[in-house]
Amino acid sequence: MARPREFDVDTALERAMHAFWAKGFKATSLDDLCAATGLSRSSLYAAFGGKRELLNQSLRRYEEQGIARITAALSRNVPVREAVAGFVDGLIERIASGTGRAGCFIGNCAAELARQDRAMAARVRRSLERIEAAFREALARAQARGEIARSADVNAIARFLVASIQGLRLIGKVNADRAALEDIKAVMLRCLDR
Amino acid sequence: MARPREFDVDTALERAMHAFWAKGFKATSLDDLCAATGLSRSSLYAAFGGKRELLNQSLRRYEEQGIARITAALSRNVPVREAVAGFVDGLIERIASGTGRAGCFIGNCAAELARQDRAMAARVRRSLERIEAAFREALARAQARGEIARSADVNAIARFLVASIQGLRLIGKVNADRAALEDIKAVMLRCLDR
DNA sequence: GTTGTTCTGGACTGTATAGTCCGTAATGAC
DNA sequence: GTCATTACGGACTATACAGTCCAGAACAAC
Repeated sequence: MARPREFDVDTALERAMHAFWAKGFKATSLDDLCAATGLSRSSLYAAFGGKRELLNQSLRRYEEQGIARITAALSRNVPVREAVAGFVDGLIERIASGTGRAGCFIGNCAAELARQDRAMAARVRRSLERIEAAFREALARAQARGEIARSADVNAIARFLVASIQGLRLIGKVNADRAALEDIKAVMLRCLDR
Repeated sequence: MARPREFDVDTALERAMHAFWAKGFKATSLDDLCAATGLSRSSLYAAFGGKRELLNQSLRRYEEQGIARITAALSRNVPVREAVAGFVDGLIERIASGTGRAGCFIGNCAAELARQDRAMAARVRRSLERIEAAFREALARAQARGEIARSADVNAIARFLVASIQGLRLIGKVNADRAALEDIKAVMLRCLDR
């Protein structure tokens, strides 16, 4: 063929994702993206198409990583309550240490873009539904194991967990106080008590 | 004196607030603000100072209205659980009917600006703390009345409620399905069960 | 009515930004 | 080595935007 790419598309996307995640879509300029990825505009456009497409691909990447992380946390061979607690602990840890201060990329996109952009709203909705499904399945397994009352509505609990985790991460953007976040977690997890 | 203002500063601010609330800070241009308020740039700048100052004043206005609304909902002469349920019902109602689809203005500012702007982060934090305090006080009164176990941590519950309401409203931006929101509410309110 | 003062509309300015384009560089195929 | 092809850097374009400014309008005081 011809001259090969000098950069790795995957690592460039990872870096672009972090830029969007940290600053939001509008606030991240193409110069920011060039700086973050180390690429020139031409390379960026050739590889990804444009700012919006780059956001979409970043979001997809984040979504896959997030689902994987959640699924892993919920697949541990421990009671669900403990598994969910472990996942939330991880979030709190990252908020307190600073790396989680950017919130949830999906939630950020929802807040910034969903109202003006139906496609983005639908995308975020589907994304959250996938997360919800991961929780629902873990809860259903736990219910089958007898960890959760047969009468409990695992669907509702899954929805609740998704919403309150979004809430927790939003709070984490303005308040990294671990005690406050632990308070939220403690009350939140009571939905898993028998 | 001299020529009087042709517009009412208060209604102009109310309209500007709704513009920011619906579209976000960056996405709301000065032309949008002029259109929303019916004012020219000169009048806008003379009355409010600039885009950022206008956002701050809009946020203050929203904050006062929000606190008043929450305080009113929690001051009803009914059990706290019912009072909180009524408040959340109102949120869901507005989301389902469309008027609540813009989410919480405070939460929107947190998501869009807090990360890049320490002053905004502090402002949002204080704002959420005021809401938290309103819940805490209502919960403490209820606890004194014996509606809530003496052992319950009303501070933690208040924090939890603020976080999960933010989560609910964020979800409401992308999913106005009443059943889903009611699910979240139902699990959320269990923290008030005895 | 005259005068001094404040208000208002809209033109204007400077800057930031997304996206385009082209000359040059690097590579593989033969 | 030559050629065709793709990648890269950076200049360039067009536009959108926040904020400024001024000329004229509207009013109060006298």
